[in-house]
Amino acid sequence: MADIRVRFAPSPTGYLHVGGARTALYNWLYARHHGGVFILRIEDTDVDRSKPELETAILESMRWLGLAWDEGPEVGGAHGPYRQSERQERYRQVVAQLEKSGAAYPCFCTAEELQARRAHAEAEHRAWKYDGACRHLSADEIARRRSAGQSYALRFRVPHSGTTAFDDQVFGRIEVSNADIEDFVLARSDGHPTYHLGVVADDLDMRVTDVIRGADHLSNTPKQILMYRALGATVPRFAHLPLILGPDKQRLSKRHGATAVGAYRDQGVLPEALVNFLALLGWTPPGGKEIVPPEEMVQSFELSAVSKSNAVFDLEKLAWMNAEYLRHLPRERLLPLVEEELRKEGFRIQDSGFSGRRPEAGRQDPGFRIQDSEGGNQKLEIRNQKPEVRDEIAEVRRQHAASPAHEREKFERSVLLLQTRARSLKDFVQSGRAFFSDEFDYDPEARKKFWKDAALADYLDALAARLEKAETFDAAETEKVLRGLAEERNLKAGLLINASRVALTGQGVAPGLFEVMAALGRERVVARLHRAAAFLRNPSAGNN
RNA sequence: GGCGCUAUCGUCUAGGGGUUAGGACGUCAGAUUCUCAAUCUGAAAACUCGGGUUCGAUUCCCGGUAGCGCUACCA
Repeated sequence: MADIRVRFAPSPTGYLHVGGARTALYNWLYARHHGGVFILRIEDTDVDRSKPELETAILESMRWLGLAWDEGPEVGGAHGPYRQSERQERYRQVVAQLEKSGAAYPCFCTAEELQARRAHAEAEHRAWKYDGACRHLSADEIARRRSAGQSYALRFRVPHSGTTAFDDQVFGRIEVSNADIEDFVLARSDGHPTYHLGVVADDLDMRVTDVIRGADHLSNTPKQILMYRALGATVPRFAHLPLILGPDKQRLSKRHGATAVGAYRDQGVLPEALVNFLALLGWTPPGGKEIVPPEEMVQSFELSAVSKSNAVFDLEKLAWMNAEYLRHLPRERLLPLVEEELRKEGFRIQDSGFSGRRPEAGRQDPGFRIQDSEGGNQKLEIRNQKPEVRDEIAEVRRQHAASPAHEREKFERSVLLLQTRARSLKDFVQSGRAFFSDEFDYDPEARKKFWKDAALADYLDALAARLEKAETFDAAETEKVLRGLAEERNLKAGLLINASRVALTGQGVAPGLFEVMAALGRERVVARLHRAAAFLRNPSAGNN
């Protein structure tokens, strides 16, 4: 299949929702698999509901998911414009062509009239379909009404007999008799095209070879095929995708909670996890693997392997998949993500208040590096500077070496520690709060469970004292110290371990205690143990 | 109502005329342990119903039922 061209055509009447995202993904996979072109088109024919901000948000979500388009807004292409609102002239031409050939005719029925007739039919339990009132108006009559200024819509003249069929790449052969298709509207009385006109004209102009979209369009397809034929055009291949449902098996909607792609990003979901999860909603890769990297998806994606039945969006499985991706995320990618998360939550990463030896704000980086003409970084030579400047630079360097570098290291170790049990990026700032700030509360549940022993305050002080003097401060050494103390006092090590965990992290649940200690550093550990001891002696003095 | 589509564990699904109906998430139990994850082991859990075709149907056909979609001058 050479020269495959597919498109994803969202309408900017809402955010990109997960169903749309899956449709976009399948289009993208199909295009990439076949070395074809992936087009993004904005279907903003509904002028009342379409909003430019929403278009921006959709584009943003697409980029976040990693679904780059080859033609469309912002990247252009040879078959644009890619916004329906900018293609009005083209639709007028198509309508004119259809009207001229007799495939379309003006309908002067007003919305109210149609409404009334429909209601009447329903009241009598008759199936309603546009009754063709204007289907056979004479040319004279049409001219008369037009010159009288009567507004009209344009309808497609659907044949009364015969059937329209097509071979869907997912659903197989679909056949409907034309008698069941009504004379649908192509152009509204205000001249704006309807969806049917827009898609067909655009898909034609954009040379779309494969229309891949939600199964909610399955019933619309025969109408569109009729239009292609009336236009004398080649009918593209169609592939319809089963719908995504909520837990109640109803079509997924806002009622079910988060449906927007952006909402999942805000909840700390990784794009690769969402993509992988969405891909599996209706498609099974060969071998039934669950975790499938994008390259592999592209390689093995086949429309014929797409399921025909609707799928429930299972948040639990998404959460699992997100955790899976999060745990295996390379640190270069994880660290910036966590930093961003912390920033969003108002943490100041370099300034967690421990060493107090960080450079003052205004002096942080007085030309420590300069940009060379190639754009790379180049260190300033100290010896060529005037003495005052030289001293200042030297001082800043010293501080950078002493404190920020150290803090940075602690930060990285903490992130990596937390990574092993994170389920979402939010976990780093929520349950992991104590790793990035001194301001954290003792979880009431954890206190109840692990701070029961009356003598704990003394134990924690004793532990702090010993840790302060410990030879080194790595996991092995701190463990030795703690277990030694436990043995001397005839305590179970678990008692001290669990109590210390609450003291150091505020949580009853956290990574292994000795790794936590190493990541936090001696100073913080000692301070927090003492602080917890003080709190235990006098809880009313305040939490913290 | 009319038209169309769909139907395997709670969920996502594999499979296909003869299978102990497979996997994954979730659930439960155990191992591990310093809490919780992770990990490992194990368990419970499904072919919508009725007819046909057939030596044999979960699989193929027909019908019922249920669900979903379309039925707009929405997309």
